[in-house]
Amino acid sequence: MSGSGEDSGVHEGDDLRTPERLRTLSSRLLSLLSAQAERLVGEGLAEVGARKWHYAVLASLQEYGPGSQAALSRKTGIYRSDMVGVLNELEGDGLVERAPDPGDRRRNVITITGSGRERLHRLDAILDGLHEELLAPLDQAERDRFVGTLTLLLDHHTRARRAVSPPARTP
Amino acid sequence: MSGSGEDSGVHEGDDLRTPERLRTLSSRLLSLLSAQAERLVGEGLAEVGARKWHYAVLASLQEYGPGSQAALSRKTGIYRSDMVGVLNELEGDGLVERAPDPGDRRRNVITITGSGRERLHRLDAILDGLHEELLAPLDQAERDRFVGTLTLLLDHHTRARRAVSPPARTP
DNA sequence: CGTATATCAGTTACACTGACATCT
DNA sequence: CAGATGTCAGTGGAACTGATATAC
Repeated sequence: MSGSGEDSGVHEGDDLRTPERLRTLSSRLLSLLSAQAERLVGEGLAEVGARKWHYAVLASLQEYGPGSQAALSRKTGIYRSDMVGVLNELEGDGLVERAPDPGDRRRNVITITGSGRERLHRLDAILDGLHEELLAPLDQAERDRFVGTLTLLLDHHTRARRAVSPPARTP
Repeated sequence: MSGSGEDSGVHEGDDLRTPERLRTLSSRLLSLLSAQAERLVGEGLAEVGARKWHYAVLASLQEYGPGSQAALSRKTGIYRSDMVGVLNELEGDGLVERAPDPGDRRRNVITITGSGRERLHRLDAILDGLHEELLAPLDQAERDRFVGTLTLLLDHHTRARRAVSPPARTP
């Protein structure tokens, strides 16, 4: 590293608030770190021919049980329009089953299969390793705090979003 | 809706490690929060016709002074190939100047202009507001810690990346 | 009727790769 | 020569926006 010889280009009258704004911009840090994490996870999952959405769908099915595509979409954050393609792939690999809902003929009921569960366990193991790598510099307490903060912020903003999109119902 | 009948779908022999793995997967949380942040920042900047790369370039020029496109590329994280287009836009709006480097005829020297600085201040103010919104649920200590953790992880992984691509320099 | 669901056809911004001519 | 630089032409996955047919 050593000093990249730059004579602090600060002119008076510029009222800088921070000399390091770029390096402390949380949205930027978030974006850059997220890109690194996605590359790490993406490469790891690609080695077994999977992508993160595959895992999200399988995990969601395992945790919450079978459900419609729209329900899955809400739980995973995948758009309904994109869910179609993801499920096509998973169904093609025999990892989930797609059957019409007898009680509501608009819906398909998606169910995880036996090999879907195997696949999920495999992906779980891979993700464990990748997250060990991702969070390597943090001890357990820091990891917990980090996850807690992320969750807190995420909840705050998903709530804020939901309060805007619907057409302001007055019940 | 009534109870979507779930008899705790846990079969013995499934060895779940966490009942909430989807909701505590840090790479996923990171990705989702980053998406929210990018939307927030993207919309905010779009209101004045800017994008985040515009800010990154202007801020980098202001903080580190004029430089070549390749140098800018390294400081901002934008690929050299994409930097061209970003600078075309900034130059078209008169926010930066692009002049051939007399000392090295491969290079262009990029300099921020007066209106570039005005623009930067405007964007700074906007970003201040947006980050207040982004980090609203956190107090100052938590924000500092959050930024610190993000920086730590980011450094760790950018170092790890650098150790792979270049041909292992031994200084 | 309005709403939800599944699907299909798009667009956009972005990360990233590769190639090329020019220059050091 | 190797290597850096600016530029152009792409790719690929992901996020997002309709529109449509069908069922509730």
